[in-house]
Amino acid sequence: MFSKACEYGIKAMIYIAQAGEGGRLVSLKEIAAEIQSPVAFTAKILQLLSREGILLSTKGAFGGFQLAAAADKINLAEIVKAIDGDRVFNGCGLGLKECNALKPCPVHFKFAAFREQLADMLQTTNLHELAAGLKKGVSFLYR
Amino acid sequence: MFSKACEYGIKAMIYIAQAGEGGRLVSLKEIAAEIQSPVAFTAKILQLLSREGILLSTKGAFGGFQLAAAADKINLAEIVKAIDGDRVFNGCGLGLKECNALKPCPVHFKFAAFREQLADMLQTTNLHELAAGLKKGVSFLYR
DNA sequence: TTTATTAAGGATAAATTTGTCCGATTTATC
DNA sequence: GATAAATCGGACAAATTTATCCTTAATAAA
Ligand code: FES
Ligand code: FES
Repeated sequence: MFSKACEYGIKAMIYIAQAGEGGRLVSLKEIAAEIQSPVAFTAKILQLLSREGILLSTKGAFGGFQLAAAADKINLAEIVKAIDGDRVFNGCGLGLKECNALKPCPVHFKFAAFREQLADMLQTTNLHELAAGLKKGVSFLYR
Repeated sequence: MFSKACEYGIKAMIYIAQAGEGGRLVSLKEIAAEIQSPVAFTAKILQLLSREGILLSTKGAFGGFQLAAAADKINLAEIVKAIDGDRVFNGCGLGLKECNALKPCPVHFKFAAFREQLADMLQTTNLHELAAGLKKGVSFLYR
């Protein structure tokens, strides 16, 4: 579904939303430990999210990462798009170069409906609600 | 979403359903040409589908492949499961080792609903209806 | 029996994704 | 200014997926 990089990216963003409340900077080391991801690989992903402008980084001692906007203003679609591109949102289910309703693949109409629903879910799910579940202890970033 | 192998596998099965009506054997060469896939790689996938029992192969001159059951009795879920395994049907959206509603990841309840819909779509879509669209010329296997 | 055609399968190669290492840079504190 | 803590970024390595090559085996037709 999502690439490993994207999975890590989403988890990292959720964790930062939860741990970085009040503007506290969250370090790469802490993030990787909490989401159980390889440190250096996670660094690459956070760098990318910073370049994309949905994450802010601060170098130096006591530096770290913080969300570039309020947690309830950042949705999953932004993160997925930044890391995996938009194939998730408009790619053909059978891998044709582009999805096109005028020359559709055999599964197009069944697939497009469902892809639409996924896009909708990603767009309407924000980091605030996801972080809330974490804080309440009803959801988890690893197991 | 699906692996390249799975995309080729689905397209191949749809093509065989359409071109193999009346029990005619369809050759690897023809299949690869019609779905525009690399011949040898496609061979591996068809071998796998044969081992899985949803495709029948016949060696020798005028040999080829045919569906192991009537086209309307083979659904997409079987093909996907044979090639990509069942992670599509029960894998965690954030890559946790297993999806578990008792210790869910933050996106579990949003994701599981949608995964359910995908599984449903795959289970209720059979090769007969997909091949019909092809034959009518309203859908295409490449572009 | 020979030949042509076709799938099976093992070995290998290329491409992509995932992951590691390390030096450079930035910043707070001593 | 020196030191320690932290991100940045380039090069590299490992793992996985995708793709190719080639030999063997099976089968039909000449
Ligand atoms: S053309 Fe394949 S999903 Fe639209
Ligand atoms: S635990 Fe992640 S989707 Fe169910």
